[in-house]
Amino acid sequence: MHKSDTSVDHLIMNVSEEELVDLAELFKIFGDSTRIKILYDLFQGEKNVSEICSDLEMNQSAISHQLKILKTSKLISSRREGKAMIYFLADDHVKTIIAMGKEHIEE
Amino acid sequence: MHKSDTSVDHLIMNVSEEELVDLAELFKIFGDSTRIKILYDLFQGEKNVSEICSDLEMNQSAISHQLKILKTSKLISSRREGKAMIYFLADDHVKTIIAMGKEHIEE
DNA sequence: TTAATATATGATAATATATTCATATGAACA
DNA sequence: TGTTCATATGAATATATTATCATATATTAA
Repeated sequence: MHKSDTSVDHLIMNVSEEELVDLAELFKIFGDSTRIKILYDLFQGEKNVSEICSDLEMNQSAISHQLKILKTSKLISSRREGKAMIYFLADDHVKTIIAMGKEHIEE
Repeated sequence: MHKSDTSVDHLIMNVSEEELVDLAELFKIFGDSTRIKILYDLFQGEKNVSEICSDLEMNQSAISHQLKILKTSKLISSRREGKAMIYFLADDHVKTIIAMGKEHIEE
């Protein structure tokens, strides 16, 4: 069960070279297993840095560096709560994009 | 006009760590502007290597190296036609994935 | 204000990646 | 068979990226 080709075709028309470069930059963010694990971790709900570290079993600095990249790319947002920083997905496109990728892989 | 959240949520449940690594690998392929330009070029229809080179204004070796990566990732296929190799998109997921990315960027 | 906790950041080192150059392979044709 | 055209490939270089280590910043509480 897929979308028909024609339903996506109009979305793909007239993509400028600049847009293609932006697209590559977006996908590059998803193209790292640490970052995609963080995103997936945040699917379960907002979390602070320590929680993400223990979920992924990775050291805090590595996680913070990747969180910064994700935040700069506007895929996640954060707020402070006392000493902790809470991170959460910025919007639902992240889910959709990953779901599409998953669908592709499963064939 | 978007899919509702709940319509994607079920797709995202229970993704194993291994699947996340595979997903990152898939997105990494899209995360390079040369490769995404090649893919977009092939949206217009199948093309041989020389055509892709002149469309992207890039040298033949660079293109061939990237074509190989795209082919190994099963995003494109090829057939020989005389001296030329014709490349084409392997399936329509590529379009869908790029369309999703484009939708994200446009906000 | 000092100590403790949570997170961020800069520098470095290790690794991965893309492009270029030179050359190899393969097909067509004289 | 030898030459030309199209593409592929290996090696080298340049660049980018990631994780780690050390340290800085920010918040809270003693």
